[in-house]
Amino acid sequence: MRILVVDDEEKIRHVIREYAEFEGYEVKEAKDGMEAISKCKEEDYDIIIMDIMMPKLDGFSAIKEIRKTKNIPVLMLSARGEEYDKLFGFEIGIDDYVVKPFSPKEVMARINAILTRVVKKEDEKSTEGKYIYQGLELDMLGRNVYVDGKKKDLTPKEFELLQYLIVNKNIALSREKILNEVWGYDFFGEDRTVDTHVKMLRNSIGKYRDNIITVRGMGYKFEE
Amino acid sequence: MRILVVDDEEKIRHVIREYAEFEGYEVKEAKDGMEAISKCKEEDYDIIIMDIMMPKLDGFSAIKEIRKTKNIPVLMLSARGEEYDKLFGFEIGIDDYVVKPFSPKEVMARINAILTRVVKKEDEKSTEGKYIYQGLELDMLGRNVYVDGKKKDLTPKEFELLQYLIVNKNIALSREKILNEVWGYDFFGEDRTVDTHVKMLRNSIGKYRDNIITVRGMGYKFEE
DNA sequence: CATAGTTCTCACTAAATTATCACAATGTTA
DNA sequence: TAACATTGTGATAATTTAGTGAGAACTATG
Repeated sequence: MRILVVDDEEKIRHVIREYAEFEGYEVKEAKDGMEAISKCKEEDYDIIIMDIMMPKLDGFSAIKEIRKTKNIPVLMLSARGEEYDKLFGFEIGIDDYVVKPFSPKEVMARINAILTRVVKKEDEKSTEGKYIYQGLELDMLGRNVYVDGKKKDLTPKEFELLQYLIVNKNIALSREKILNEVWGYDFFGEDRTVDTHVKMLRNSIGKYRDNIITVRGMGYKFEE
Repeated sequence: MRILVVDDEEKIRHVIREYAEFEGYEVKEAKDGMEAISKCKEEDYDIIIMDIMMPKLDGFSAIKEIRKTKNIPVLMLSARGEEYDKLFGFEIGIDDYVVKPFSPKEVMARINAILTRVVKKEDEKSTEGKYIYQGLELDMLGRNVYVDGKKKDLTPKEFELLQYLIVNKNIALSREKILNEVWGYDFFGEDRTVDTHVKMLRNSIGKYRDNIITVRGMGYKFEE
């Protein structure tokens, strides 16, 4: 398990590193939001521990940016008395927060709690059933799609593509990644094949066509 | 959906409130067992989140009292180090518990899990070995199938296939899965064998043939 | 061991799906 | 604005898939 610790105070990064490494985690550090973003582009982490107040780029903005491409769990560190920050944190979906000064043991306990939950969730994913957004309903088990209560017959690829976009909603996905995940690693066709299927999928889901956003120079994403 | 949060720490009540309200729940608070009991007398809640250690009246005693008149699901909060063996031994039937310090997202995940479970339970009605859909009757014990009151002689495989499809109705089943479950894991024949049996089964069940839906690129499902 | 019933494979057909291409439309940059 | 790059889309050919009939292989039973 890999952890990214983001804080401008060297002392804090150090303390968390000590404890986390003791529990067998691999730890990397960043000292501000900008650095965190670039580290996340380089490699994947299982969880990010991030301070809010930092030079260059604050924690919230960094998370917002990172979440555009990756859905990594986040534990926020906030200074005492910053209640409004918490509120904002809920909206961008942080997983937990700890108020400074904290006990390292408590931080580790929370990290462990988050990671067990995430692991469990991924187990359940395969059997998980339904996604509903306004009048768009995706029944993964029954392989049905309803638009405003009306059943739509999607082709297999259309269904799988929609499912993949929705499972990774709000995340920009490159054509390459989509091909790998939906078509499989053994597909060696054109990138643009994705475009054609997006076109057909858009036609199939009526007014929700606009929720499939084109991310220029990259690929597509489903946006709630 | 209405939630009652019972804890003597204002901070904890507040955190849960923020997350729960963000997810659309209506939240009320109580700061000890006595207050919880009186709140429950006033109005109904869909779930109670309750700490164990509280002044005036502890969580267990409060639940015991509330359960005398109402059967509300309960999520318990317990501090680390408290003997939660007690929870298991306890006869009052707690639905879940979370150890402090917890991640708010974890608590929400558990709340959601409990509530969906409760909703599902209410939907379920035991079928007792018999499945009836309109004029289609499947008697699992007697291994008989009736179509509009008329007995149909299915071959063993036809019966087992129909039974499997019906037990998993509204779920799209791959040919592979069907083979594994109906034929057994030691069958190494063709995928398409399933097709042939579906063909025969369809012919055997008259007008209900259309309830066996072909899921293109995947397999089949029985749809009510 | 003969027979009827059942199960499985195969080959063929019809139909649906998919991938690619060419060109149009749109966005971006110098 | 012109030149360029990227995405949208219609048409179409190639591929894949499911339905089915015929018959071989298998099984149980007397």
